[in-house]
Amino acid sequence: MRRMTARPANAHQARLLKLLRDGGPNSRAQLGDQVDLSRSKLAVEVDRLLETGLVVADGLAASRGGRRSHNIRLAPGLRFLGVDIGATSVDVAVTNAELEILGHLNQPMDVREGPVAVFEQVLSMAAKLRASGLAEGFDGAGIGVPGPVRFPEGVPVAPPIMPGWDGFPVREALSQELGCPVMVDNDVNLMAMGEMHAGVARSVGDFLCVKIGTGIGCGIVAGGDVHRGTTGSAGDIGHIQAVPGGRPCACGNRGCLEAHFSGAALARDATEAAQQGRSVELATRLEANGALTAVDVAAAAAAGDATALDLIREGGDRVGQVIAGLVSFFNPGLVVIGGGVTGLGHTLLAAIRTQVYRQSLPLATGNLPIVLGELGPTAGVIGAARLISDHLFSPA
Amino acid sequence: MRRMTARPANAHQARLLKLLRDGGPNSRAQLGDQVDLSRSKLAVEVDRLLETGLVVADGLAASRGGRRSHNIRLAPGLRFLGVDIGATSVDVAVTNAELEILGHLNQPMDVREGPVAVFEQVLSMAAKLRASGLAEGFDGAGIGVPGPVRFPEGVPVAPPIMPGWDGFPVREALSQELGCPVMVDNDVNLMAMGEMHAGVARSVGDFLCVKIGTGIGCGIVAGGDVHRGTTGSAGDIGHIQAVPGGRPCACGNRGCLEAHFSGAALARDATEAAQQGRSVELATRLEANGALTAVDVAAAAAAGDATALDLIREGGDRVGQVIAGLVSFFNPGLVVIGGGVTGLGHTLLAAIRTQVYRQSLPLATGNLPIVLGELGPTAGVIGAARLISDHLFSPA
DNA sequence: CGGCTTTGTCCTGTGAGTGGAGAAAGTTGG
DNA sequence: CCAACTTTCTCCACTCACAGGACAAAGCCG
Repeated sequence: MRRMTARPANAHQARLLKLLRDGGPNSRAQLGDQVDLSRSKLAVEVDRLLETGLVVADGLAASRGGRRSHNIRLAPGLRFLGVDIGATSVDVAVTNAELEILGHLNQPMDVREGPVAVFEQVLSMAAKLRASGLAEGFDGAGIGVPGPVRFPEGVPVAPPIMPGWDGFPVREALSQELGCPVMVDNDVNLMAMGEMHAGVARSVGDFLCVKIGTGIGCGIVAGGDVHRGTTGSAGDIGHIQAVPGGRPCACGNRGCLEAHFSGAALARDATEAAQQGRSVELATRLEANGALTAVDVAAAAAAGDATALDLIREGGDRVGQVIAGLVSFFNPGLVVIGGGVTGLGHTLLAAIRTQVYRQSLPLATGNLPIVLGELGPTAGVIGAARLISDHLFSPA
Repeated sequence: MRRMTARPANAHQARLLKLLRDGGPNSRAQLGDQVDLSRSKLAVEVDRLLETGLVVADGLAASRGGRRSHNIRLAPGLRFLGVDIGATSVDVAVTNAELEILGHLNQPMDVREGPVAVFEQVLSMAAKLRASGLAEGFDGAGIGVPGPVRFPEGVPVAPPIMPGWDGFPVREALSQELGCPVMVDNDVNLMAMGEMHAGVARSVGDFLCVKIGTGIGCGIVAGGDVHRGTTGSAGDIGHIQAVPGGRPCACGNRGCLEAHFSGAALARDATEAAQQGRSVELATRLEANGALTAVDVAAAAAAGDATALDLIREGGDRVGQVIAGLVSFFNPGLVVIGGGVTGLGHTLLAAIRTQVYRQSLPLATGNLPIVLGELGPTAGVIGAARLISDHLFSPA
């Protein structure tokens, strides 16, 4: 099957496509209310979009007291692939043009196995989704990787936790394999885009999205756009000094945030606590599973284990301290906490809030919500789909 | 005399005005090379601008092998007023439309005397500049204040060091007094705009501009635009925690950057060192002047005084540590250091650089210049002039 | 003085966009 | 069942933005 070949011919068409993506099916009249174009001009552009096949008119809406309107919607056959490569697992999802998830697969996998192995995995997951009848092919794909990316080229640069990926032409390679356009970004940025599209950050222009998983990163959205920085490493807050003279970090410094709190650090601390007999709850789990993860700590905390709660609180204090600084600096309108540790829930959130509200200036925190992400593990893949749709729904 | 009444009628005209402002006089042909318009369309827009009087054609340029071109330039009579209100002094300058400083006055003054007293001072300085024949009137004024500003309204909000200004309608009041349009911003943002216009940050899209004076602030430029944050307090880094459990700060917390290093903190530390007999150089100056300022410390350091050098180095370490975090977070392409302490020069800069290059990730610092501002005390007033010219050179 | 170059103007054709008239397709009330 | 009113959508004529080529003006050089 031939996939989406057309692109919007001008800014008006691009605008209309994005309205239909974000707002769902609309009548011509409703679209007209949103785009500040005359009805005639609007009709012309809609007709052209219909000709290209990017949008279709299917059926009539219920009357609102007059002539019934035609439903204009994005072509129902459009399919985007969203890929979120984490440090320890891969998420792949298919969405329609409205970025609704039609199918979602998750697979544990170590990113350090390198691009070739991971690609094989991703492609087989994509094939499985296609085979299940959700898509006959993909019109575009977005992919997030856990490290800095030279965005225009779609190439990871100097990624600390995935050294084998340095300079690997992710965009080009995946585009070749899938036969469709591909865009690549940092996984944290995609999480931010996901929450902006369909999560807690809808209609917030400036916000921070802190992702705490194996490592720690921060998506920065300024004026509705993702800020990627000069070399694509913006948001890399894992190595900000949180504890002067603190623990040694893999990066060579001491006291980095990531060394004191992250999924990996938490697992290590919990294991240590279990081995030292400071927590029966954790020790039991360690014996049962052979190793501890953030999930175990969350479960122990939920069961009321004091040591687990302390670990979470202490970690939250560290992250909160760093976030407090970022809030003073950036003055966001919202802070979203997400990533693997979301399961730590309110204990973590409370610690972070305490630090931020105490340390940042009242003017910056006065009306600042600090909340958990709404989309969980789907934020990344939705953000990935949004990334490629933003690209395809822009004039060529 | 009637001042500038016209505004550009469309985006093309706005573009042309800004080209003429930033690039000086140009021929129609040269303009055509920069704007991607047909020569005919360009001629039409230039003619319309000539009609409005915003630009004039004066004289012919030298031939470059063919017909000589007309010089198109911004109206030579246009005058902007740039005002930079610091914590302890006021700068007022007149510029032409190209933002070149024609006259500049500086006056010590305590901002805490309140808006009425400061306004009186500013107006009298403006009158003096006008009386000296540099301007018959002002076509617009930009003004910077040392605190957060609700930008669209031009009103300071909850400014810590100038409590009497909270909610004072600076924009409206000054506009009334001067009889011209006025824009208000944070002084640090204006310094950043100044360095972007005519200083070290020309043609850098993402950079940070750290101003160390009585307090500490940071101008944030992302994608060529100043980031002001949700409540206008972005860049307020003075109260980021630099030393856990450190000195008490006026804000109620401990260890704030500003408490450990700023013009005020440095003066206090130097006085203490002098009184404790740790530095002959500083003690001599204290006796001579009755009080010490950053300038004294700079002079002592220049004379080789070890205590003064230590103070500067220690302060630079603190600031450098905070900046290192911001660099990791924001990934700028340039860091500019400015403000009153610029006199501390290379000792300070070296300390900052050491910290940043050591603590931030190589990818973010690999090609990151950290330099002193180029414009010194004129950065603020040039930025102020640029602010209002950006406003006036945009379609109404 | 005649070719060549550069700058600036004029003119015409094309296409984008507006706004009004009115057709199409409903609902509601008598 | 029909008239009056609403909402949606289409058609058409007119205006204006803009490009691109032809051409005039004004300089250079040999």
